[in-house]
Amino acid sequence: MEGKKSIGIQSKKEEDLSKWYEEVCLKSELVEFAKVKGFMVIRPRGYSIWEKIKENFEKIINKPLGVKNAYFPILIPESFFKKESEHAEGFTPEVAWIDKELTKDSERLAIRPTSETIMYNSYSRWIRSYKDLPLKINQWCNIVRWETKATRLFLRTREFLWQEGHNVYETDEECEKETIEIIKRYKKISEDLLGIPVLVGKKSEKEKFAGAKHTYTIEAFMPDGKALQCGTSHNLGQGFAKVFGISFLGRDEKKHFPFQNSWGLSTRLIGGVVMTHSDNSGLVLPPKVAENQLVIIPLIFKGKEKEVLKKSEEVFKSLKKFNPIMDNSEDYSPGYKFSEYELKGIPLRIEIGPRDLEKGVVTLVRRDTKEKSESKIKDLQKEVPKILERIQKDLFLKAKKRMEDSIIKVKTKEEFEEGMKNKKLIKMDWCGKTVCEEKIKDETGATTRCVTFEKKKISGNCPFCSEKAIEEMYFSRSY
RNA sequence: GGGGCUGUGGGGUAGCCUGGUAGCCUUUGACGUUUGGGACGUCACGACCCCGGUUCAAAUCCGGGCAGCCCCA
Repeated sequence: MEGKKSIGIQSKKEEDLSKWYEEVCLKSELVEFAKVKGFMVIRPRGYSIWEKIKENFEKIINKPLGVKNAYFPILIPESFFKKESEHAEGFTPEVAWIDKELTKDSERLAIRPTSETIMYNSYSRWIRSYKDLPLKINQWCNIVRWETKATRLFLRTREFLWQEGHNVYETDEECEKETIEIIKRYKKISEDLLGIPVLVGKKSEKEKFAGAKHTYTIEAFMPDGKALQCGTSHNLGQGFAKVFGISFLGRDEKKHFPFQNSWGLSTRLIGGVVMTHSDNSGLVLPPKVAENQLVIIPLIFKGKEKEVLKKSEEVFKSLKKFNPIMDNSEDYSPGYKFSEYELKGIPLRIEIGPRDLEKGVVTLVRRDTKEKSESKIKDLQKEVPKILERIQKDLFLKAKKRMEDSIIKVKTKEEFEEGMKNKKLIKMDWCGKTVCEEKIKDETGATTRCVTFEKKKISGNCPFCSEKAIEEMYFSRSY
């Protein structure tokens, strides 16, 4: 029943999440460790998830908001990088520099930890008048941040893939409105495509992007009680425009500095999907991000194989749009194949054997619940999409319930500490002060996640510093 | 940043203390018998993380590096 140990997942999600997570990532062939610490090889099965995210992103964000894709260089001259002082200070500890002879005749070059500076240098030439605005540009690229903390597949690697959007607007209102619009669309991608429920809200002063006025975030909550920041949208105000000399002639024929935002989400989301949905049999993927939505396994018996194979072929052809895998190889027993495709996270399995054919049906097995059902062959066109939709929905609802059940509101330090011990996602009315935030981190290990957009009545004083509470903040440990 | 643990074919491991033929399970390839939850047989391929030291001899002992994991800050 347990299967062959060395092939399947050996750790248990509920016992050792971290080991289990690594095993799922590696054994489902999404990814492998690269030679250099903190780097990873994203294999085709993993990259296909990223491609689904990209497709969805283009549809949900770029097309409707009129954002164009472009590409800027990976190397940033030190002088660009240092122009905005808060930005430079924030990123300096994790910038990798090209420090070789290559650059001996010129200035040092940074490998991009984010591309504001190099993009805005171009923007300063591209933007002349209000007629050039809004300017909306996105790039898909890799980023290097030299992490000193422990690295983790997808969740924290020194190199990762992301998109970074950089928009420029005439007015503050326009800029702020779209900064929020984008974080809401990130939520949509996370929840509707990936089935990862998130909180949406505003980051604290301390946690905001270096150089931004303020930052909006989507925050997911992992089974071990740690939050995962899944995407951010920063209102940059006019700070970068001023130092990069981005200005435009306004409708009033006067010179103005425009308002900017930048926003990104990364391959970290893949880690979020794996951790959120997968189980002790391996990867579980929401159907919308699965490259192959189903696998057909004919159950081949001596003497009856012709009919089974013929029907399977028919079913295979009729379900082409789900990009099915057909495994009619005779090298493995059905049980082996079942485990194999469970490990790899194929959302739906169709078994076709002599017993089914006698009844004119096939057997359908959901990857997420392993629940079996039968469907008449002629009903498959209707039945398959219905089950896939149900899987998609159930995965999200299950994750959502888990997150909601983890949230507790606390009013005292003791309750806060108790909540941390129980791996809860804590919300608390607090003072909003950075010094207090640092103290809370020191004492409890928790960092601020965000203040959501919902209007809340705030009462009392901050349990940690006794000053007047001004907002309801979420706290937890984080990745 | 501090501390600890680990590294043997693709995966899981034995051997290391006490130096001397690298053993087992699994995977992979071929053939045959099988096939409703990781089938069986036969044959074959495949490994001591790297660099240095000690030694007649190093997977094993010593030093350094690299990589992964865990705990604490």
